[in-house]
Amino acid sequence: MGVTDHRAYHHGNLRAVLLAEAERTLREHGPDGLSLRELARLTGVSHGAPRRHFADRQALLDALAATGFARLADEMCAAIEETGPDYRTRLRAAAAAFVRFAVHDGALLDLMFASKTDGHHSALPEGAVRLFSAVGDLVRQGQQAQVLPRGDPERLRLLLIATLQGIAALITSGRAHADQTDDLLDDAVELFTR
Amino acid sequence: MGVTDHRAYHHGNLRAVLLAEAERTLREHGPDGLSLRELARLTGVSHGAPRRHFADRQALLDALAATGFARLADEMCAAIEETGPDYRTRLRAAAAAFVRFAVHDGALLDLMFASKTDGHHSALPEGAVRLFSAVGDLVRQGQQAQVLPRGDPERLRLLLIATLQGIAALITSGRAHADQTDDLLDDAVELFTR
DNA sequence: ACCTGAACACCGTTCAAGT
DNA sequence: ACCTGAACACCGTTCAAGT
Repeated sequence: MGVTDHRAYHHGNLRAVLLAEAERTLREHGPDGLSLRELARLTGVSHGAPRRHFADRQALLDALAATGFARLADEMCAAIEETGPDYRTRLRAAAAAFVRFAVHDGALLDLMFASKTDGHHSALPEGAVRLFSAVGDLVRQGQQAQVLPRGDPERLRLLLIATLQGIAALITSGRAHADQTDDLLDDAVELFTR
Repeated sequence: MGVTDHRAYHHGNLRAVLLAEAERTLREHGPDGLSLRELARLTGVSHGAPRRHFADRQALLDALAATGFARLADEMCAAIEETGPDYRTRLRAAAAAFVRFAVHDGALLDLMFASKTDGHHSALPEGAVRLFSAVGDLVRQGQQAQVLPRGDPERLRLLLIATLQGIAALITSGRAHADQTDDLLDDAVELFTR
C-alpha cells in the first residue's frame, strides 16, 4: 500500500490535481484568491511546473470553465431524467439544477459565462455544447407539448438560458436571498409555461 | 486663459479624473487592464496618490460601480419618459436602454452586478436604489394596467431584472450576436405581457 | 490637506538547467 | 517528457517625508 515513490504524485496527473485544487480554491476564496503560484504551492510543486500543463493563467481558467460546463451538463441532464413525465416539473427540475450549481459554484459559473466566445464556435468546450443542446431539447419538447410558447426554438432557448443565468446571478451576487430561490423558479416556470 | 498653474489639475478633482480615466480604461481594455499604478501614470500623478481618494483598489471599483448605477438609472428613466403612454412600448424601451448600456459598458455592468451586497443594504449606492425603484414602478404600472401578470410585484421585479441582466450577459459574453438583441427583447416583452 | 518616492510582498511569465 | 529555480517586469499596499 502506497510504496509508489513520492514523485508518482507528479507523474501524469499533475494537470488533474491542479484543476481540482483550483476548483476548490475558487469555491472557497473566490477568483481573486486563485493564483498559479499559490496553486503550485498547494500541490507541492515548483511555481514553474504548471506551465507544462497550462500555457498561462487564462488557459487554466479556460480548462476550469470546460470542466464546469461538463459537470453542469451532467447535473442538468440527471435532474431532467430523474423527473417524471410531466413537462412543467421537468422544466422546473432543470432550472433548479442550474441554480443549485450557481449557488454552490458561483465563481466557477461566472468564469464559464465570462469566457468570451467571440471566435469561432469550434472553441466551445464539449460540456457547453452538451448543456446547450440539452436545453434545446427541453425547449423543443415543451413546444411540442404545447406548454411553451410557439416560435423559433433557438430564440426561446436563448431567452430561457438568459433567465436562468439572470436568476443565478441575482442570488450569487446577494441581491436576492437564497430563500427567494424557489419563488423565483416558480415565477419563471409560470412565465414560460401557459 | 489657462494661467492657472499646472498643479490645479491635481487640486480637488483628482478623484473625478481618476474615475473618468478608469471608466475609459475599463471600456477599452477590460477589467484586467485596470490597475491603480497605470491609472496614476495616465493621469500624471505618483502611484501613491490615488490612495488619498480610494483606500484600495476595491474602493475604486465600488465607486466606479456607483457611478455606473447612477448613469444606468438616468438612461432607463429617460428612455421610459421619452416613450408614449402605451405600456408595452414603455417596457420595451426600458429593456432596450438596459441592453444598450450593457453593450456599451459590459465590463462596467459586470462590476456593478458583481459587487457583493451581502452586508446591510445601507451600502447600496444611490443610483442602484434609483434604478431598482424605477423598475419597481414600471412593474407596478404594468400590473395596474393588467398587462403584466398578477402577483407579488417584488417577485416580478426580481424576475424582470434577472431576465434583462441575463440577456445582457448573453450579448456581452458573445454567446448571442448583437443582431439578436431586438429578437430577444421582443420575446422577453412578449413573455412578460399577455 | 495632498502628493512623492522608496520599500515590501506578491504575482505571471520566461528560460536555462537539471533529471 | 517533466520539473526546478533564478530572473524580469509588473502589481497593490504601506509609510515616512516633503510642500
